[in-house]
Amino acid sequence: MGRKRTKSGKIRLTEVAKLAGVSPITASRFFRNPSALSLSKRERVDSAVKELGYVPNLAARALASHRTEVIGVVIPSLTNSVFADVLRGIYDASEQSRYSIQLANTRYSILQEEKLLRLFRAQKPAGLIVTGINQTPESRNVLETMDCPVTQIMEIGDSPVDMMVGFSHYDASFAAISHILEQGRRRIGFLGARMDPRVQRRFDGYRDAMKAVSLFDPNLVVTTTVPTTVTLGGTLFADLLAQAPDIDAVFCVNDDLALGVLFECQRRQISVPGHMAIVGFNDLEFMASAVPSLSSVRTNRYEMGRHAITMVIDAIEGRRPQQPVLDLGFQLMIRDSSMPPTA
Amino acid sequence: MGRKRTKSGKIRLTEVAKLAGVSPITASRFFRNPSALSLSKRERVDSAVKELGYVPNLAARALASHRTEVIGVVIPSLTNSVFADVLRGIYDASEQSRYSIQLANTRYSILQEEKLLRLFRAQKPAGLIVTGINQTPESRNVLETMDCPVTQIMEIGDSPVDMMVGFSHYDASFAAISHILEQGRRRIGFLGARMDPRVQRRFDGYRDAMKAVSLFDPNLVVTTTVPTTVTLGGTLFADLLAQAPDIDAVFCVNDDLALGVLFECQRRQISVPGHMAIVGFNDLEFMASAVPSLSSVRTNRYEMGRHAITMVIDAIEGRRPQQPVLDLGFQLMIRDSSMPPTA
DNA sequence: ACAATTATTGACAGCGCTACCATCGCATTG
DNA sequence: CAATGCGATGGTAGCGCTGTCAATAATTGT
Repeated sequence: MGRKRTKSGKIRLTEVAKLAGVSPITASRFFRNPSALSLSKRERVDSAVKELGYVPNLAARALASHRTEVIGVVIPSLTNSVFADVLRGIYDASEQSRYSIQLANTRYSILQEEKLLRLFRAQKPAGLIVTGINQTPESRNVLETMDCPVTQIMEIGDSPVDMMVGFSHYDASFAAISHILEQGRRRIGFLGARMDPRVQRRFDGYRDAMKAVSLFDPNLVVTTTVPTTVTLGGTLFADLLAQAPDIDAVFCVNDDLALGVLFECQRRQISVPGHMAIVGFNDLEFMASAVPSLSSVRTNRYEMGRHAITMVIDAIEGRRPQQPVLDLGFQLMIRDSSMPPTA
Repeated sequence: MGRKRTKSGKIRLTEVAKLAGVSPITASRFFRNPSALSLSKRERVDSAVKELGYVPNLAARALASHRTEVIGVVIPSLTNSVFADVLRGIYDASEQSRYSIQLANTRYSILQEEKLLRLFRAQKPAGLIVTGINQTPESRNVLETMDCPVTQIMEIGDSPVDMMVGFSHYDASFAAISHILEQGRRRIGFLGARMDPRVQRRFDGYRDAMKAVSLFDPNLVVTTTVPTTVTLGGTLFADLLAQAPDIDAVFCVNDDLALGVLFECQRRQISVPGHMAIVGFNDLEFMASAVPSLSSVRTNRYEMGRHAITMVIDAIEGRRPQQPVLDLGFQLMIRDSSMPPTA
């Protein structure tokens, strides 16, 4: 054929342009802003691209344009299925776009987060999604000098770095406790693990809801910084029973703990909800299926991911949202485990 | 000061070299192969880098070197906690290295997988990890022309594209059924969802184990291509009971189904293990905690991730493993749910 | 002591693409 | 009809780094 190629056999934009009978820059525009080309050239370039099987060199593009098409996502855990759902939303919505996702995992370490944010800044991402609103001053500073749209997810607060999508953990927790109180329970225990900032706010909601009716008692609270497991739910519940044997309900900061509590109740033959109400948080799929079905606070994680990535992409492309903070709310899923006690 | 900078204020390697009093190429080597520098130059460059806060431009490096330091990871699901564990192993082991991870999610679609693999090939990753051994011929071809180390994970088979780390789903399943048979059960049901290739092999193990003792009966099998949930476990179990009311055990292709079966037994007041044995697969954390505790097949997911990424990185850096296929095996976790039946 | 070998270092020439600005043609306007 | 504006296109000049290979310095063996 005699078609020009580099030694490696790779086809460059120049070859495409030559075949299409246009200048390289026009071929380049074909990819970045096709509407700027006349219809005839667009078609010519298109068929040349297809004929040669041309694939753009992303590194060259990034070097020349000082931009990338990578959106960074910083989350604290890969194992926590809460983030799996958020990620699913992010990946689903990003697939139709030209952007690719670069995941980074802080493992709940704020130092690790600082390090990863600095790394991202060096890579000049097109956008960034970070978890939570409790960055260190240093991390906050990196985010503010990031020179790209940033969305904080999982919760909402007053001073967004840029954009935010989440819900109020405090309100959700407060609402859950109010519901339990309405069922006539008085001694509502609190079980917390990991105790990251969002879990802390769930505790605050619990505490204030209890204080509002003068029922708060430190003996009702058992927390640990250890990561959550179902087994841990049982252990913490046993601790709680030991320090407050008269409890008639337990609010767990997540559903794994709640399931662990249910199993421990079964083991001890404590009737649920007859003698003990259980309410979890997140509304994982199994909650509805348990016997008895377990009440929980549904959080819109998939939607959170979708909205976050959509907001970032829109902002990258100049379509800034009219309001930077999006509250996705929550729903109380009231099931058998929080029905009123039997006399 | 008069120190040279580009318009954007960014510091380039040239500036570092100038400050250190060496040539740019020497400064470049400082990052890629520090041991090639004399101690004095190494120290001079090091302090220059620190003083200027230099950050390498990865795009320029990729363009000039025709390589990247990205390792692609292709998995079929983000929600499935099995992959969350594998990913945790991958991320943990990659953090000490210079390589970063690029995740891609096929959602169990082989077409999506083809597309993603082609995309990866265009990006010239340093290495690749893909799930399973059932690629389409087209995908297989892309993998073979990938020009970088490739590790297939989750299962093992005869013809690796390059390297493999996993275990035999067939053997694991066969062993689980043998165990149930040893407890004196005869009518062992099979519950399967999603039915991806690995689940299919678990079925094969079940079928052959049952056939080996002439107990196979198609009525004992209920499967669906729907994705797994706990709730689905209950539903499938109900179907199974309807078509084979005399079953005395259920083998579930994963733990979520097994939990759903347990809940359904509780709902129907079928005693476990008195009248029904339950065995799951994967040994998720909650299995040990359930009441009764649920037997399962432990798979070494975290280790699989660690080994896979380590093998890839080693291969990138020229340290090829002596044997390309690594079998991580499995462990039968025998718990209360598969104790012998009560008379 | 001198050639041979090895460890260090540097000069040069791009990698493949896009930013910037200039140009050209054509339609619109006074 | 010239002046003006605008959409479409192209030329030039790098982006910041590293591969290649040559040059120099240090070390060794005989």
